[in-house]
Amino acid sequence: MDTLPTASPEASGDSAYGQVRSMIASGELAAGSWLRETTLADRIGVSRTPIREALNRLAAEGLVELSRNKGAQVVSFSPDDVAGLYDVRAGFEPHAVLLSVPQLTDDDVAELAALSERMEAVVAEGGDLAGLGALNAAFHGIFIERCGNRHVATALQTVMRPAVVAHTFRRYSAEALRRSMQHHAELVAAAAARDGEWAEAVMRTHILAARNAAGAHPSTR
Amino acid sequence: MDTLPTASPEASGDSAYGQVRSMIASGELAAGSWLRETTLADRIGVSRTPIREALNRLAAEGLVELSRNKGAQVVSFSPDDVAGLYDVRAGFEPHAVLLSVPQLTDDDVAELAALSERMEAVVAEGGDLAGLGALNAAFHGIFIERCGNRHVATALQTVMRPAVVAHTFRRYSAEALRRSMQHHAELVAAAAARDGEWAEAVMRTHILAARNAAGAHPSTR
DNA sequence: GGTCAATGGATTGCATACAACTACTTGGAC
DNA sequence: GTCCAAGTAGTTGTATGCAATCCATTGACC
Repeated sequence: MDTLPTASPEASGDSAYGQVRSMIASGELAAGSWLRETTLADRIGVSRTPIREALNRLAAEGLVELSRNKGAQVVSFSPDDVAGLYDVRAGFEPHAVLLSVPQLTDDDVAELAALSERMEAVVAEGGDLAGLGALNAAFHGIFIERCGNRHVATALQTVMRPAVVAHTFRRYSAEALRRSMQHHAELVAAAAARDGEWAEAVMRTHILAARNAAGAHPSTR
Repeated sequence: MDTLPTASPEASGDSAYGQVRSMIASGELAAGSWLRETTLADRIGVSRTPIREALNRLAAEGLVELSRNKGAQVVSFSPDDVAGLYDVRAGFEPHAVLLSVPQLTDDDVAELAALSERMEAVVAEGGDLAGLGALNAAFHGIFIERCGNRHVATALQTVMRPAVVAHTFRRYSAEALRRSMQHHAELVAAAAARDGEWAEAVMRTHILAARNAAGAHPSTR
């Protein structure tokens, strides 16, 4: 897993796009820093053309900002930005879960369980927040991808992506982390039972707890 | 206003992107049809490079679908797709309105009023659904742009765009059209009064009525 | 000393050429 | 007549070269 997983198979096909995105997600490219096309091209080992395409995609996804004739820079998120993104997620993602859970296959549930266990293992070993973020994105991505509507899925992915990047490096307390892992386990249980409403409620809880853990209280907005 | 308005100033800067998108929005490029890069390049009068960038952006926005080494085709929307998009809009757009209305300037309100009147004029003259769709997109776009959070705005715009395209060519009954215009007028009134909750309720009504008018009943899903 | 204009460097935007891949057609064998 | 395979046309993916634009530095003028 060299790139941030999205469960969309062609995403990692364009390696330039995937590599630039993983550099952003991992923090290797700091928020606000300028992305020089030639620099990225040299670092990745391709010409400027695929780099430019990657930057365009990332701009459309809200992960970089383009200034005409000036270049691209990694987006930065103010606390208010993060709070707003959590609000949007709190509105959308439970709904997506309600739609997707009844349609999940046994394989999907098994994948969710595996991802949940891997995240717990990472937490138990006590580290690698970047890897945790990637696993978490994959976990949440499954629900969105399976919501039964292709266009809704792509739209929600677009909402999710900046949220995932913004949240990747926030520090959670040990308690908040443990609680988050419990939510994942309960989501797996609800998914296994194909109980959409249960899963919806858990997901809403999960996101609101995360918003709080990220220090983005609703009253601050 | 030669392109579909988005209130994002740089959008119409890249003319190739704007032109391809307006071709899609106007139906000049039919849903499901293949977009050949050389064909588009010749028609617009540029080389393949800006066309490719436009197609990448449009793909990220969910307006075209890319198949590796095979090209791009305009997305098509099944009735279920449309229903899902309306559901998503019903979920988020009222919330965006609630956030944005208290922050609107007098100029914003005046622009909303002007757009509402222009739409009524178009309906009174009895035609040009494509132009109506563009005006409608601009009207709704104002609320989203002013929601107070840049990233939320871009994410929600991405959710909106396919919905707008999918909805542009649906035929509404005269009664549904009239009702929709009344909703717009009431939204302007609520915005002028800076009453976010009122506007939120009107917007929810507006979208659910549109969903019904589009023949996308929630029970069909 | 401060401000404005010109110039140089650097970077992006676009066009073109070539390579890689896909899909179709055509020919032959069974 | 059907199926398979090879060739070929057409399309996309990538690399490179050049023009246009922007930013910073430098110099002159007030």
